[in-house]
Amino acid sequence: MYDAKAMASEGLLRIGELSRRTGVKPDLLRAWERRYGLLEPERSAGGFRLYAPASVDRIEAMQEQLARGLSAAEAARLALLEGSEPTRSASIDVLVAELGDALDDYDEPRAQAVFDRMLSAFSVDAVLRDAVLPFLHELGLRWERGEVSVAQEHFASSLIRGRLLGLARGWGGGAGPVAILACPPGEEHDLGLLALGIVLHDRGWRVAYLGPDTPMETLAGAATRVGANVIVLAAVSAKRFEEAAGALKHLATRHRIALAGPGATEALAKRTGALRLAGGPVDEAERLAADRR
Amino acid sequence: MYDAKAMASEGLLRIGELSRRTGVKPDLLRAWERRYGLLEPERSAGGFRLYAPASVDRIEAMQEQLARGLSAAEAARLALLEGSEPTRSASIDVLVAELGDALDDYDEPRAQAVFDRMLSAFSVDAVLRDAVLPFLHELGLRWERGEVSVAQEHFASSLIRGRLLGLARGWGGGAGPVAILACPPGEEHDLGLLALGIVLHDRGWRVAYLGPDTPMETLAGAATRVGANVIVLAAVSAKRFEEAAGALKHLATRHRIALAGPGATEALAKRTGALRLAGGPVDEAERLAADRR
Amino acid sequence: MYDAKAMASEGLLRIGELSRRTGVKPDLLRAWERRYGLLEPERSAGGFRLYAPASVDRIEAMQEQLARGLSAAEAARLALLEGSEPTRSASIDVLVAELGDALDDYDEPRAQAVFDRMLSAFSVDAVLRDAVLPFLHELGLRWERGEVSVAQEHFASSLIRGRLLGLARGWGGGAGPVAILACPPGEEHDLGLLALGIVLHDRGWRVAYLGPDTPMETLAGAATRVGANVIVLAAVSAKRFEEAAGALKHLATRHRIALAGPGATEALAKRTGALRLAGGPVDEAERLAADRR
DNA sequence: ATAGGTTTTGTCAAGCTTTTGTACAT
DNA sequence: ATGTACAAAAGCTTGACAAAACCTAT
Repeated sequence: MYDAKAMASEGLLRIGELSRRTGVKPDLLRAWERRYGLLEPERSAGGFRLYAPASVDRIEAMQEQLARGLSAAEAARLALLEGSEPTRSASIDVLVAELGDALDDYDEPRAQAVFDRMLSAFSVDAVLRDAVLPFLHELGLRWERGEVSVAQEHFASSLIRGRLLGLARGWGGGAGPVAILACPPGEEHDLGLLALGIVLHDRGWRVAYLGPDTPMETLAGAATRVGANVIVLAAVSAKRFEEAAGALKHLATRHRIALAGPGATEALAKRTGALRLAGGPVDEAERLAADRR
Repeated sequence: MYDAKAMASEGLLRIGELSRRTGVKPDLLRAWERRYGLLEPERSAGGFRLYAPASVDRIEAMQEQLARGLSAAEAARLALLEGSEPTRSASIDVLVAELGDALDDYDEPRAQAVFDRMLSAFSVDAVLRDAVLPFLHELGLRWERGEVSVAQEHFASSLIRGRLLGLARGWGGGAGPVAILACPPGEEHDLGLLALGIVLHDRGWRVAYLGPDTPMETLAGAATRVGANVIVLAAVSAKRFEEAAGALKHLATRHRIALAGPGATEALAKRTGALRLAGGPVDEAERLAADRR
Repeated sequence: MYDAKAMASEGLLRIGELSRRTGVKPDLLRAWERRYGLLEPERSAGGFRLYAPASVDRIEAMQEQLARGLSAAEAARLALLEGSEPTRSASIDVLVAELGDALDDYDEPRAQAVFDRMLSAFSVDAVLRDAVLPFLHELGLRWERGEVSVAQEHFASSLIRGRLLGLARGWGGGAGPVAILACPPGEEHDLGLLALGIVLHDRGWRVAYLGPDTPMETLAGAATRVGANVIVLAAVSAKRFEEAAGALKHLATRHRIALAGPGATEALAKRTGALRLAGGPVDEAERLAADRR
């Protein structure tokens, strides 16, 4: 459930209540603690034992082993082993895995906490390149394999979008070159584009973000209005670009265009006169930023 | 003249009559006046108290609070307060206008700054109800009239979404009842739903947000998984709900459903057995929060 | 204030009524307050407890936990957590106050959480200008008045420095103009300078941060090497600038110098040929960024 | 498992103050 | 009508107490 597992602060039990919940008499609980270190409860100011709710699990594991006929010492050893949690060496891979778990469980606070930890330990670039984008990619694959529900996918996207937009705050400011970011009509996947914008701003660019499903006709006006140095369009599906190819070609006569995402093929770029950003958002943003015009 | 006097005293009650109408003894009425300033009656030439008929209402309000168990002092304070609505600060309108200007100009930092000022000067509820939502509504109208380009509309939406998602951080946490928020298939406008979720969380609820264009089939699973107390669906167009009516009806047999947004018609709610949230996101969130189950 | 709102709308309860509504005897309510701080009611002029209606919820939460078998102390802890957990969106003033409380209590996790909340709801500019810098200023005043210990001041400073350094990560990158930031010899207060650097970077500048107590001789070399567009020096005390006046004057012949902080007097700026940044770090960074050279 | 001591927590009492409805003299 | 008075009801603080729950050690 949502709350039971949520927090370490979910409510500490005194020995009586633990006894009631497990059916093991307090004296015996103390004996197991003394003899096998089965539990190491906190203590109240006055010395009372205070057990975490998870202790119930360990006691039950102990009971199960006993029921199988093991000796108490042996049972305790196994029960201890079962719950042993490796302390987190916060490599980013581990954090990505934890992020995935949290999102699969619709556990928003935990997912946010993982994000916080990632951002406090790694640079924004690294978090985007090595955590967020791979995670999204993996999420897509799992979705195709039917391993995640649409609800889970939506939940994850929405949370990640919130964090990326948070990182993006203020990205229209400064004095650097200006980029307009948008997805072509019909294209709704904009998270990669968001990541690209964040990195671009980190490299000194200003960003005007129009987001998913943006009609081509409106781009020229916006580009002129903000004095854009480049218009970046991103799509997962090449079809979106194809459908907009005519408008693209026309737009490219007046503005510098870059196409990004899996849908941006070399052929299309050549045909429309646009620059193709074939790599990941972070790398391509960096490349784009490097040869500013 | 007789007339003048009659007009002046017309409808005015003396203390005996007021007492008779309210059942409060004259002595006590005087005590309430002396101690709490509950009433400030006119005086006749001879010094008699002359009460306006509305005084009866105030006395009754006082009695009602007393019946609820409040102290006399508290009851009087509330009875006095009743009717003196706090004047809505006009300055938020100015800020809304400035927000509009900034967004029209693609001026992201300025728009963010306006948001900052709004949030530091007003409650989140007020910012949502009196600034963000009216602005979005106005934006929609201007778009229909062709006064804003799609690019401007996208830019504004994306920025506002970022702010709302920022306010939403942590909304899955806490210990209150749980709501699932989503838009039916085909519906992309989720900003109102976001606002609703924010207010809901502020009232102690936990929120799992699935966002726009969510297939109905996936909702039941998610609802069960998080132990949802209610599923809120929002759509601007009634058509989206109609298309999902069958699934809605079925879902409503197992979960509590609420329909929000302009597309949520009374007829549809009745037909599917869902609750209809006909008002604005802030008010309806409050209403929903009030009768938590 | 928060209670103003609650008071206005709801009506405060005396202990008897609260007891009646919850079924908990007044004596016990007082005991819970005394022992666990479960409630902190307002007081009437004469000293009677006046409870907000929401208190009923908290009492009920307490009762629920008790029914689950938890000790009173634990139950109270959870009931308190639950009430405070719906991280209510709060204005920045409230958050600053909470930050102060957390830091005074050496409560690092809570302080970090407050920071997170501020950053999720407000822009970096706003957090620096309206929260961090006022807080530091206030902290200085309280320290002068002996209201905070040196330990508290250190704890607060170092935590804030950590957060600012977090925000500053990666600020040497990009392609914008370059600023060197340093404090003159003897000057240790660099938090304002850090804030200035953060805003500067947000405006597209690259920042080389040399920090407190930097010998003047090293500046020229560094400035030449990184091609600095400006050198910003900050000091709280004018004395530090005075002592370095000679070097400053010389430096200003070859580089653009800006003096910031309370120690940056107009006279000194004139005498040394430096630009004076008289305002707060955020505003001045913006000004500086605007007239880049 | 028992014994002997400690902590926790609900309850109560004593003595005093505040609040509030009612009464009464002017 | 006014001003004052009064007493019942409700509350406050301090301090204490005892049953229940828990501790350690034997």
